[in-house]
Formats: sequence, structure tokens, C-alpha cells
Amino acid sequence: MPERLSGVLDVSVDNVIFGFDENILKVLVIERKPFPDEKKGMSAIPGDLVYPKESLDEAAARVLKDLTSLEGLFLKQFHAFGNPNRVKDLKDQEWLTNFRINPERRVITIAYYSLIKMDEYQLLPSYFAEKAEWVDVLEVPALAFDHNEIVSKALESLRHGLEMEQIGFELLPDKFTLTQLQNLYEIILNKKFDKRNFRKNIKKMEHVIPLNEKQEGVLHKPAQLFKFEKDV
Amino acid sequence: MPERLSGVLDVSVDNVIFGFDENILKVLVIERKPFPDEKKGMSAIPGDLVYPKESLDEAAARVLKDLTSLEGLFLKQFHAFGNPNRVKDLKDQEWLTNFRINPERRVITIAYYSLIKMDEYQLLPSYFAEKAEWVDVLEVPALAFDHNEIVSKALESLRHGLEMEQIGFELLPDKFTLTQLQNLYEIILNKKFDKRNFRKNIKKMEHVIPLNEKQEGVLHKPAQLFKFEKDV
DNA sequence: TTACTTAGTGTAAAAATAACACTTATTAAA
DNA sequence: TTTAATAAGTGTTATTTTTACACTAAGTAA
Repeated sequence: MPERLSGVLDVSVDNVIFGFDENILKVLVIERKPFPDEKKGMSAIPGDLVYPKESLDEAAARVLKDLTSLEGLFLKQFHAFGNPNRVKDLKDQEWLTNFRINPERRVITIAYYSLIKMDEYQLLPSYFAEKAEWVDVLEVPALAFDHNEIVSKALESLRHGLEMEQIGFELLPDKFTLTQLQNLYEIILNKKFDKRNFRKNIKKMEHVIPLNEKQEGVLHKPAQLFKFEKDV
Repeated sequence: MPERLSGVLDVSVDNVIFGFDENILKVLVIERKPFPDEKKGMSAIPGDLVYPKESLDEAAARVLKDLTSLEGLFLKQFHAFGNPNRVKDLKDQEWLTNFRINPERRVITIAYYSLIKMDEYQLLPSYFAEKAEWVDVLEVPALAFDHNEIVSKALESLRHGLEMEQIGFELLPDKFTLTQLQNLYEIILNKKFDKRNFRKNIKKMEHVIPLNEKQEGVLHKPAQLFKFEKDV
């Protein structure tokens, strides 16, 4: 048992938070406060160390809450990243020195993704971030650590493992039109659907319930509204 | 940052090793050496702590090799388990005391599954195990830690994420019959397929190559043999 | 030669998917 | 009050995919 030294690891959670605004899919990144000799702090996705007495899911929820003030969201664990050098880059080390007791220590991270409606809350940067902002999933800048890899894999998992029911609950208003729903599918899956075929498929879904209400305040034929029914 | 104490976590990998013998799907479990007052040691799936300088994938491969002497297998990371009390059961603690420097320490585990042909190697119990044995996936006994949960989730992932190409490479002989292949599918997916329809589907797969060879030594019409072609 | 065993094969019905264009309801402006 | 603009809403047909189903063929052993 040669190298079984103790206490040499930390475990963190990292959250890839996708934001949806009816037209575009974005990712939440946090910009670090710059160092004295930096023009602009490097960006990262929100993550933090797991506390001693919380589960991984609890840690992910806590971090999400701390960084976005949102609670009760759908949070999906999708992969663990454990490259032994994933936090050893010089810039990353400099930054960690300011925010971790043991900045040099190896960190294994468990990554989650989550989905929120961008317009439903204000981004509130946390104590260690200069600002929090949305970036287009197709134009993610260079991020700290292995966060670009984490974001790529999250997007892949999102498109793969997709249970639209759950996602729809999170990302659409309580009452929504079929066009909004189709938009959601198209943006997340990054492909187009035929309107009539799409609607035929939706009709088969028992958890999408038509309401006796119409859209108001639009300058065209108002659409019928629908809701999701959770318990079917 | 109230509880951000350091050095309180270990990280392990656990491998759910599925074994296939043309008729049944089994899981490899290791029986611990019993304590003086025990009749029979408790069983567990093979896992171990991650070394300081290896990646998670490397750790999983190493553990698999140590415990089964197999190398180069398809290894799929499928979930991280991090309940803070997952190794705190009394029996588990007693056992850990014999094999870990810090038995009381919380352990987060990254779980992998793998697939092997049962008849291709001898089970060689490692230094801390009384014996290693195969158990039917439908009759897994009570295991240590949260290993029953891990096995369930592995089976679910296996059936879900299934890329049969890869699995077939591991689990079938170099030359196989379509009946063997169908068996493999049926056992892993736990359902029956129509023989003709199954064969129609296989014909569409470019990586399944018919050979100019027949089965020998059987007391019925010999079947044509096929092989997998990796690079398509 | 016969009995036994598993291999191997085609077709038709049913279901799912894909392609496609016009009419309707509403608002705002003329 | 008519017209223009906008997005909503709707059905049918062709194509593809999936399912269901039963007999003949090739080999071995008695």
C-alpha cells in the first residue's frame, strides 16, 4: 500500500447552470476578481468544496442556492472529474490561494447540471466573484480548471439524458403555449421540428394539459395555453 | 466558511463487474474474511481508495486489475455516491479498521461498471478477501456499505446507456454465432427478441462481419460464425 | 433411414415518422 | 370598417420502421 497517504484530497461540486430565455441557451459563469496584474479575472462555473456532513446532492443544492439564490431546482449529477492535475495550473493556483485553506491540494469534483429561466431571477455574484453572467453555450470563453470540459460534457448529457417533462417544469411559465414548448425543445436539442408533427406528439403526452385560456396582449391570433400536470 | 475543514475525506472507486456466461448475468462480489465472532464475512463489490497521483479512470482500471487480473477492459464511470454515512455502519467500521489507515473517515466513491466473460479467467481473491465469487444479478445478497444501491444503479445504467458494440467485443468469443449474440442481448436487457427480426437488425450493423466458417462439433445444423470489426 | 436439434429464412400488417400549405383569430393602422 | 400583419392551428399521404408469425435446411447419432 505504497501511496495510500491520507488527507490529500478535497472533493467539490461544480454546477453547470443552463439558462433559457425562449430564444437561446446560455451557461452561467462567474468572473473572478482580477489579480493586481490582471486586466480581467478568469471565468469559471460555480462550484465549491463539499462540507464534511452533507451529501453530494445537498452540496450541489447549497452551492446553487448560495450562488443563484434559487432553491428546489432539478439538479442532475452527470460525471465526476478527477484528473490529478486539474487545479494545478498556475493561474488557478494563484486564485485558489485566496479562497482555499489548502489551495495546493488535489480536488476531485462531482459535476451537476441544472436549468433555470434566465428572466426569473437576478444574478447575485457571490463573495468571491466579480460578477456572474450568462454566456451563449456556443461561445463559452476559456474557463478555469477543466471547466470547459465539464460544460461540454454537461451539454452532451443534457441532450442525451433529457427527460423533457422535468425540464419543461423548470423552464416554462406555469401556463405556456405549444410554440414556447417547441422552442424549448429546439433550443435544447439544437434542431428544428415540424410544427404539426410536434403538436401531434405533444397530444400523446398525458402530462401536458390544455387549459381553457388564451394568450392575451399579443398582436396576432392568441394561442391556447397549456400546463404541466405532475402526477401522472 | 464554517465547516471547511481539511483532510476529512477519502475518495474511492468501486467496480460493479458483470459476468456473462451465455446464459446468465452475474455480479462479482468479494467475501471479506470473517471476524472471530462471525460465521461468514460480509460481501462487497471490489473497490479501493484512489491513489494520490492517479486519475479516477486509472484507479478503476488498477483496482479491476488487482482484483481480477484483467486489463484493458471497457470501464464506464456511471455515478458518484457520497452519503456522509455510507461507511459508518458498525460492521463496516470494524472491517475498515483492518484495511484502512483512517477507517472512520468519510469516503466518497466513484462507481464504474465493467463486463467480462466469466469463463475466461480464474477469480483470484485479493489479500483482504476470503474469496471472490459470482452471484446472479437477481439474487444479490446484502452487501457492505451502500453496495446494493451501487449494483442496482449499475444495472440500470448498463441497460440504459448500452452500446452493444463495445459490450459484444468484451463478452463474446472472437467468432460467435448470431444465436450467441441474441442471447447476450436478451440476458443483458432481460427481454426476448424475435429471431428473424433480430437477425434483420444485425445485418444492418456494419461492425458485425460474417465469416466463411461454420460452427463445429455440434449435433445439429452448424451455425455461421461472425466477428466484430472494430474500425467502422 | 430416421429422429433429433438448432440454423436459417420472407412476407404482410401495423405503427411510427416525415413531409407538406392553407385557413383562422387577433391587433393596429389606414 | 377595411386592410395588413402576425403567429396559431389543423389533416392527409407517403415512407420507414417495427412487429408478428411457421416452415425448411443441415448436421449428428442411433
